[in-house]
Amino acid sequence: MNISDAAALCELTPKAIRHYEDQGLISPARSANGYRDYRERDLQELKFLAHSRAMGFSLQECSHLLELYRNPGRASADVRALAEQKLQELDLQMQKLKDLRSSLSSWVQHCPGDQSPNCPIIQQLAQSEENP
Amino acid sequence: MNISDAAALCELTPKAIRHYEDQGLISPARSANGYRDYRERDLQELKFLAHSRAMGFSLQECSHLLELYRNPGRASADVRALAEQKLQELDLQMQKLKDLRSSLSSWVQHCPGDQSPNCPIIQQLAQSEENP
DNA sequence: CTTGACCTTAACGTTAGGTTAAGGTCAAGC
DNA sequence: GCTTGACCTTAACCTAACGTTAAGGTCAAG
Repeated sequence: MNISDAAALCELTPKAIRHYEDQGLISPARSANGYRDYRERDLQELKFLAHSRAMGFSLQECSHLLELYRNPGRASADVRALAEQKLQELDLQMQKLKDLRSSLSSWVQHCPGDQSPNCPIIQQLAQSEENP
Repeated sequence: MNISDAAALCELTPKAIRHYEDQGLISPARSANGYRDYRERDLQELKFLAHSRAMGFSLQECSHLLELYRNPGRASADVRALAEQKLQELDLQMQKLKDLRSSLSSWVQHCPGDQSPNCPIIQQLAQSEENP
């Protein structure tokens, strides 16, 4: 199967797939004409990668996950460790977003939003925050 | 004031400040020796930029905000519009993170985390999700 | 035999700076 | 006067994960 069809099947782009190959995650066979040829196994791995990326794992982490996926002798503890680390990262990111949203939201609520130049949002951003 | 001191005052790095200048956001005076010379006004603007970046605005958005900051004839409605758009982006990001966290968390809870290869996390990532 | 749709590699663009590298400037100490 | 170290300058390459041209080869259809 050529790259475009593989991409469509796995919900990826051809360029993304080539990128994964450049980074050493996958290496499909080549047809006589030099075209990449994706087999069933490759497709499974590409789907695995697509799902892993969609879950927020970096390519490097995906590489690690793929290694575990390929290894029938893996320990589920290793997979779980990766997942738990990602969970913590997600929690951290969410907390940051929450804090930002909270501040911004309150500023917006105090902004008249009219033609006057007086704006608490601008004032907050300009503030030298002298209080620790 | 030289760039390092300005950076320390505004909680930025010298490189970041030079980058803002490269991007046309600020343009400090130069001393006779060619060193950048930051005045009070520049420092205010740098602080404004630092706070804006910290609130999640992109450099381009910061450029726009800075323009409004500099313009005494601004309409607070323009500022508010930018802030509300950013609020929506934050909400979108938070929702995505929530969804990811939710899935990942449940997978982790069903993973034994031992030496056996049987792992629901791997299985989920490998799944072809045949149900719409 | 041409045309269009595919494939290939190479190389640059994106974001917001960080990190060397090579060289000029300046104040302090000897 | 001279060296030393801490600063400054610009230039250029590095990061992540691809997207986007660009230039050219392949293939099936008409």
